[in-house]
Amino acid sequence: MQIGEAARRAGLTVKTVRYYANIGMVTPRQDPDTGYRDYGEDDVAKLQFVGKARRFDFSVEECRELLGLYEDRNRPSREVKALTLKKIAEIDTRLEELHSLKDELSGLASSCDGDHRPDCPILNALSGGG
Amino acid sequence: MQIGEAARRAGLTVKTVRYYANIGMVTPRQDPDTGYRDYGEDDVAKLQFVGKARRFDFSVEECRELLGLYEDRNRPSREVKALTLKKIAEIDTRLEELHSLKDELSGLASSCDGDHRPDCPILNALSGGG
DNA sequence: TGTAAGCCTTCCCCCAAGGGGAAGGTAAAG
DNA sequence: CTTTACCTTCCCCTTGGGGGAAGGCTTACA
Repeated sequence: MQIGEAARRAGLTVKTVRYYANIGMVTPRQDPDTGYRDYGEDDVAKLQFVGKARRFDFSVEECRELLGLYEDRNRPSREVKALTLKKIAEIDTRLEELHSLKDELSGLASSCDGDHRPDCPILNALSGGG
Repeated sequence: MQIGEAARRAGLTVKTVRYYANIGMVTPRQDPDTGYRDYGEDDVAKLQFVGKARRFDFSVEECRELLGLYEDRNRPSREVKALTLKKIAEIDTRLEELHSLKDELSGLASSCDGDHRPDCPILNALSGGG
């Protein structure tokens, strides 16, 4: 099938699918006459796989790795689990950072009257040393 | 003072400070002889302000906005508070996304044995339709 | 027959927020 | 006189594509 239908079926944009072809992640056959990319069912499955992994916040490089494991019928599940745990740890780190940021900003916001007057504890905090 | 010292005192890299000058956010005087940027105390204060706002996850454009308010001695604190509340809302959204991602990934990871065998529920989930 | 629509291709620039490094000017110290 | 440590501009690199131009194709319609 052509790239448009493959993209629709994978829930991706044509640009994205073409990008994945360019970086060698999902490489369809090429029609020698028209030069059009020619996607098979297996390609669509890979695109769906990558799309879902991206939604799970795996980077494109991590998707490439997962895809390699996905295609290797003999891979140990250990490797996949390790990647997943690493991703969970990254998410945890980011969660902590964001929680702490939110706490600080919330503290500042609640200390600011937010009216027409110029006095603003938020700006004071941002400009103060520390 | 020269850019190196200004950067040190603001806790930023020289690259970053030069970048802020290029985009017109903190624009020091220029020594006509050497062409070197010449930072004053007020510039350093602005750099510190921006650096701190960046650490609070404000984008460069938002920093520019905050800096404008910071320099306007008559601005209503309402505007600063609004920006801060918007940023808090963004952080909340991202927190929810990450929480949900983590839950899903944790569920997958706990269902995977992670041993030498090829059977892997994580890959099955990524490849399944949905 | 023309032409318009709807596909597809490659190519290039754009985003955030700088990092890395080259090539070259300048100033102070040994 | 040379080394060292500054500084300058300039250009390419990152992530993950988006936007759009220029051009080629087949099909549908007047």
